[in-house]
Amino acid sequence: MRDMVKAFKALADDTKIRIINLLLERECCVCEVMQVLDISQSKASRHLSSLYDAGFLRLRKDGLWSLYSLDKEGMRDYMSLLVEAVTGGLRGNKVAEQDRERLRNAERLGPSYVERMRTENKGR
Amino acid sequence: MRDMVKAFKALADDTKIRIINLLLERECCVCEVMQVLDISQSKASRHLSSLYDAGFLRLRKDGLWSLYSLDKEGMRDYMSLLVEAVTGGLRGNKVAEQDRERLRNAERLGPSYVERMRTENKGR
DNA sequence: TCCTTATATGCATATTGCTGCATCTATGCA
DNA sequence: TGCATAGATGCAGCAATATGCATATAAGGA
Repeated sequence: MRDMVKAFKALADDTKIRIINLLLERECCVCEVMQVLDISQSKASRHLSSLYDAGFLRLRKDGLWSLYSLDKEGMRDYMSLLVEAVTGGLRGNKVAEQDRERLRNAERLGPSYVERMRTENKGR
Repeated sequence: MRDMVKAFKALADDTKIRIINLLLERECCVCEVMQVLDISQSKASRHLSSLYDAGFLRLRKDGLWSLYSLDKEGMRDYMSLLVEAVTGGLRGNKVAEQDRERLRNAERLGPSYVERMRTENKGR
């Protein structure tokens, strides 16, 4: 029961849903998630690791990158249903489609986005 | 998206999961839920109405009773998947099975349980 | 009309979660 | 060995949630 509640909690958030949406498309590194969703690095990292803790994601390290993907084989059956629910519930959703589109156009190695974020984020 | 997050939030709690489990069995009034789960009246009432707000439940009034049931027809498709996930995730769960068993043996009209709760709850 | 019962809700408090900021760690490269 | 970059994390503030207690509301019956 605890685990199930944990799974629901893991998805009970706007940003986390958007992240699942991206990972439905393909494996992503933290920096892609932060760029595509236009969120801070710590936010992206934390949400990803919380989804990982709940058992939804698989983590693969490659050099500097942490590559997260949906752990479709590893996750419990009821969790797959939750992911399906997200898929279905997001069908036709503008934000979700836009995010996926931006992901397709994203490059993993961009210009120094850390600095970019630092300046762009002034005053939010 | 907001609604979906709301749905996940609604189930991201131990007690609410247990309530869904009861309602999978049959329609329940508030007092049955509080008795079977051994929780306070306000807790039962609030959780039920939050599940109702999220769109999972149907409400029928009968005299003094508020009768809540799963709104299987009315709820969105992705919400049905969430309920299925709960069903599956609870399979074999001891607490869940015990709750259902207690529900089968419960009477809607018990002795004055309000007073009973008041005394039994002293010091929790 | 008053009393009892079933439910809902206002208020206060405790807990939990989200987020930004700064910093730390780890890896790759010159 | 030193620097830059990707990611993780401690800390603090803020918001949302859970919950108990007391009380309000509403229906039924005497």
